[in-house]
Amino acid sequence: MARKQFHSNASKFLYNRFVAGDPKREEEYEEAVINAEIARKIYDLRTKAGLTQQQLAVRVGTSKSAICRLEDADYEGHSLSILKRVAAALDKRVEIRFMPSKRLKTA
Amino acid sequence: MARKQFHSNASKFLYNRFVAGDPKREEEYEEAVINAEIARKIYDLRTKAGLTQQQLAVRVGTSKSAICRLEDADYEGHSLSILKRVAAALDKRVEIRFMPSKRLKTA
DNA sequence: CTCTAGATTCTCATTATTGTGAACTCAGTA
DNA sequence: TACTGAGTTCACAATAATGAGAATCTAGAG
Repeated sequence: MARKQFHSNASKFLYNRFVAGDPKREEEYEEAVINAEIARKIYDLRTKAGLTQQQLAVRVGTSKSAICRLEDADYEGHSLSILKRVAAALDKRVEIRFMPSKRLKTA
Repeated sequence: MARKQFHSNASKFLYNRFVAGDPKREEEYEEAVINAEIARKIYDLRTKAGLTQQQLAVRVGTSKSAICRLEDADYEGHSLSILKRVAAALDKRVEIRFMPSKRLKTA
């Protein structure tokens, strides 16, 4: 039926793809991680709800290609508005937190 | 010096302004709460860092009016991209979580 | 009162995200 | 093989957020 695809593999290669010892790249890496995590969370929530992309699209009020875009780990354009709509469609709510940066302060 | 304004009062009146016993309004209320919380968090992080809106604007790479807009509790247009930029400017990172909805399931 | 820094509000051009349909891949199945 | 459902990718119009400057407001200092 459904394809598994790279949803769980993407994060495996992210670090190699970005950081590779360059401290300046760590910021981009963190952003990429955030994007990949959001994509994975949406995918998890949708599949655990037993919905296809098409079905979730109807609930959210958009198209399946838009849902697919949200679940793309490389997508960088996540907006809060669409995340809130997706969350509401899955009976969830979005929480935003500002956490201490994982990066070491400028030594 | 700085004005205190409604940053801490806003949330006081949000519930009265929205819900008022109407269950259908609760969704809008939750969204408004999220927006207000983001605004307050940015305000708190900025002031605790001892920065003016102008100074934060420079760090973020935008204008002071844009920062002011982010700290407006009524602003509904928060995007993830600007939140990440603000977080990075304050040596923080943004974390997104999908939480169980506070609303009671359809009884 | 005047001056100033900080903050707020407004407008609008620029930029970014969303909505959409179509074409495509893939896996399963008849 | 052909067919189907699910997912992916692309392009582009429609919509929404950002960037910026100017005007305004407020509180405190002088």
